[in-house]
Amino acid sequence: MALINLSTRDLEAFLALAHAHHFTRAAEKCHLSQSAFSQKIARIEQTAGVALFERSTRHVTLTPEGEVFAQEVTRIQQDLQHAVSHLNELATRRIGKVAIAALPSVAAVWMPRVISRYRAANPNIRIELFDTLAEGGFALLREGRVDVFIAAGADVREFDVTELRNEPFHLVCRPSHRFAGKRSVSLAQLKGEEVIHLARSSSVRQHLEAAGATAQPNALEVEHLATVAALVAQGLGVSIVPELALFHFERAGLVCVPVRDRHLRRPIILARRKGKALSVAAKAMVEEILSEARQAKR
Amino acid sequence: MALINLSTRDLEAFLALAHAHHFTRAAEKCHLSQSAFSQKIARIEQTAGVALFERSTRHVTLTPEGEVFAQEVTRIQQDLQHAVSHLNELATRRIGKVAIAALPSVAAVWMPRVISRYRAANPNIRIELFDTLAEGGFALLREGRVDVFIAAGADVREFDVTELRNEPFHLVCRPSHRFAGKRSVSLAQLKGEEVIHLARSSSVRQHLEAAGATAQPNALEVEHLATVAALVAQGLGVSIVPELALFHFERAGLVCVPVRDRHLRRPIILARRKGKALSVAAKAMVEEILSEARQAKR
DNA sequence: GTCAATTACGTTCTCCGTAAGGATG
DNA sequence: CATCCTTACGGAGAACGTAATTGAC
Repeated sequence: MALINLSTRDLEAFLALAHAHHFTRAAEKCHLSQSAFSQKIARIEQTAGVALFERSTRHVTLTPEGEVFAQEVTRIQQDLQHAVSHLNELATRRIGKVAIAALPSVAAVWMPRVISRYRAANPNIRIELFDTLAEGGFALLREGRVDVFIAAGADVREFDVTELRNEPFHLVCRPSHRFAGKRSVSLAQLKGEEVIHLARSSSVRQHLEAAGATAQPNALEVEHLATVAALVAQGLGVSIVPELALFHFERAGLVCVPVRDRHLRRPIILARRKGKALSVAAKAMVEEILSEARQAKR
Repeated sequence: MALINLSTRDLEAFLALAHAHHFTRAAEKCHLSQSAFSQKIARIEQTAGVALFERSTRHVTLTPEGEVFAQEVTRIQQDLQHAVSHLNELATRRIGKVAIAALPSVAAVWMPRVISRYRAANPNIRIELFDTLAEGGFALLREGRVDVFIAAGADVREFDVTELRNEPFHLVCRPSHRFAGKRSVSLAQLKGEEVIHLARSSSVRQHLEAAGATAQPNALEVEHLATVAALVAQGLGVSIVPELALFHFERAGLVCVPVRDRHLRRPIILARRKGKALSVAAKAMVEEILSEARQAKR
């Protein structure tokens, strides 16, 4: 059996003739000269191995084999049309889906504006946002359930990583606190202060310890930043939190003072699966995230 | 949206690469140089309007859009493959169907051998044989339920007609009848004989009347030739029947004597629908029928 | 005689292969 | 530095258009 090599144009030509029963009119519909069209049909029949049309100069009709083929080709043609237009819709972001995981602070501070802009530009793309801690976010990314994960820390070899920001930490305290008026503080100055900490599993705590700010034995430890803010507001101590977490404390009427320490910085990274391309929809989302991160740096 | 022009080769190339994750190996599978293959993929992506593969010189993977497309293309490819091979099977008569209508005498005399030969050559073609009178056969043909009808008479303008044979008539009588020894008889010699007739609706009777052999007022009229044969065998008269009907009488031990009369002939025709092509399977059947008719003429 | 499909032929353009270029691990 | 994809370029063949030919009504 001969090698088949039919193009979409061939299928169109075949169906056009099957429908028009007339070479000249079908040729026009295909934007071809009538002669070229005739040759094309002849070639198609040759690869088919059987006459598909019965021609007398007056009438053109499908042979029984042609009718069978026409039915099958009609379906195939539609499927292909559909596949290509589907692709096109994905390419132009008229349909699609993007899933992002982000640390809670990022999800709360950056993502609302990011998603707002993205949605305005791509109203029909479905967006999934997971606000998770480090562990859960990397798991989602590993399983392919999210396109990207906005995390903290840079020692991730499993994924492709882009640094979005390297944020400083702030001391947070009540307005009446002795640090409240300072332009900045150093870790050394905190000696003897009651410091309220997040749980050991949090990225914030891990960065603090890496910078040498170990917790006192009897220090308070809680899970959520909102709780930290409430405890600080109550005067039970101060805390040290990264910039992206400050909104919790500003809301509570507390004061933030930058901590000056070269080592106490938290890199915010955008992690992607290695060797796995982003969808068009996800690429556009990453663009928005990068744009937001650039703005935040200023 | 750009004009799409994908060929089956393109689809094969795309799927080969999607599967192999490797340009060079996929190119080999498609019997193409690696360079040509690369260009082909580039063209496909251009018509797709979106990158389908993520290439780093080391790894080739599908983009999310490419994965979607691959799934759809896989199905389309299979459908097309199937459609073409289906066509091929029809063309080579490995599958198919042919339906024939034939007058009872033709069905009984010619068709057994015709069908036997056809079936030997085309064991997988389904054959339908309708043994019908003229009216029913033409109706089946008109409705497209049979490919051809082997009928009698030539005044059919509705269909395309080929004459297969122009058969003479024979007088049939008992061996003891005075005509039994003759080489031939004329219609004139039958004056005064008891002639047993078929019903007026039969083609045999119509031909007889057209040739001037009108029935006597009190002549016996029956529906079936087998009955005529039985009546003749009983000595109730003679009959005049076309050659293809003789088997009924020979079986009954009766004698056949040719009738010499220029006008008393029955043309056997092969009728087809006008402007409607025969299937490959039907064409082969017509060939067998023509062959049988040629043999019968000798 | 007219309309319509096929055939003939010259042109254009697509597609392929060889070979050079460039990127990645 | 070896592998492998891409780009450059030239040639072969396919596809197309114009025009002549054939065939049917």
